[in-house]
Amino acid sequence: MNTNMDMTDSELSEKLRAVGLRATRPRLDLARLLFQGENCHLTAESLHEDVQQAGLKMSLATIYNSLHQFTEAGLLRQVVVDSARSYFDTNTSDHHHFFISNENRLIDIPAEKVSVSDLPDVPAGLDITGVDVIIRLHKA
Amino acid sequence: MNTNMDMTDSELSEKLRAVGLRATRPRLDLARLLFQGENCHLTAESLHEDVQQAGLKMSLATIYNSLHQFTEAGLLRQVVVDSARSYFDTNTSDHHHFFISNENRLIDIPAEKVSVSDLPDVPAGLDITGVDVIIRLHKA
DNA sequence: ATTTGTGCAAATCGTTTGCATCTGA
DNA sequence: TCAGATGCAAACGATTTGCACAAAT
Repeated sequence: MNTNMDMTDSELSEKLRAVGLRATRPRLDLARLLFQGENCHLTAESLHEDVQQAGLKMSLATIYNSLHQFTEAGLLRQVVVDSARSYFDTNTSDHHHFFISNENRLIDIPAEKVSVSDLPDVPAGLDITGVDVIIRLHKA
Repeated sequence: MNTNMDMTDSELSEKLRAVGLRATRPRLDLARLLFQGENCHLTAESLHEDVQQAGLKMSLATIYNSLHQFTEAGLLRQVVVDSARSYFDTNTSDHHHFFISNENRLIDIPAEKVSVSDLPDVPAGLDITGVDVIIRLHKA
């Protein structure tokens, strides 16, 4: 599977359809920004800026809706680190995060670098849906 | 130091003054609810309800302000698990959390129960301000 | 007396929704 | 064709702020 700069529009369309999303113009525009190249951590606002810098127009509402659709479809992962704003991560594999609180910046930590051992018993009738490790950093 | 049901008002006042906060009536009312007895995890809303159930009146604004003052003073700890709402924890010691997402409920995990090993190098010029481990649970 | 805190209501900010209009399959 | 998507603007909920009043040292 392709993952980077070299994805063509039809490959992106395919990626969307593969998860049950119609390959509409706005969704393709977003997919191009999200799944090509750099953009790893983003907020609705930052993505909106990227859209504008790409010379495109899209309402914030559509961006919010699309981010959630992508997330539900498994193309993005939501990262809860800041009560002020929602972050999304194009890396959906198992991993953790540094969060630099005075820069609002996230950095990935590979899953293997952190071992969580001896989890206490999970109360009966409950399933684990995820384990998040957030290492909060502060720039001196 | 006292920690529970048996704290008198003057001990609570002392606790507030010890961290540089004037022992005002509203702050004492909150301290009584927070630092006596059960209340471990709370939101501004839930605390507001507790205030009312205690037969008191206090504006939400004052509750928000007080929660932040208490947090900055080190009497509370903020727990970021849900983008919809801020949680606070009266347990300020080092520990982690289960979060039951479809019940909006937190459960403490003692720090020793989780070992985070081999942290990757922290980028130069950055300090660790905290390590949060959140185990997300879902009631079947 | 002076500083600090409170309460209210209005403002703010991120996010969601209703609805009329478009558009992809 | 026509279910599904979009865009706008209005609604929303949590949180914050401005300001006149009240209380603490």
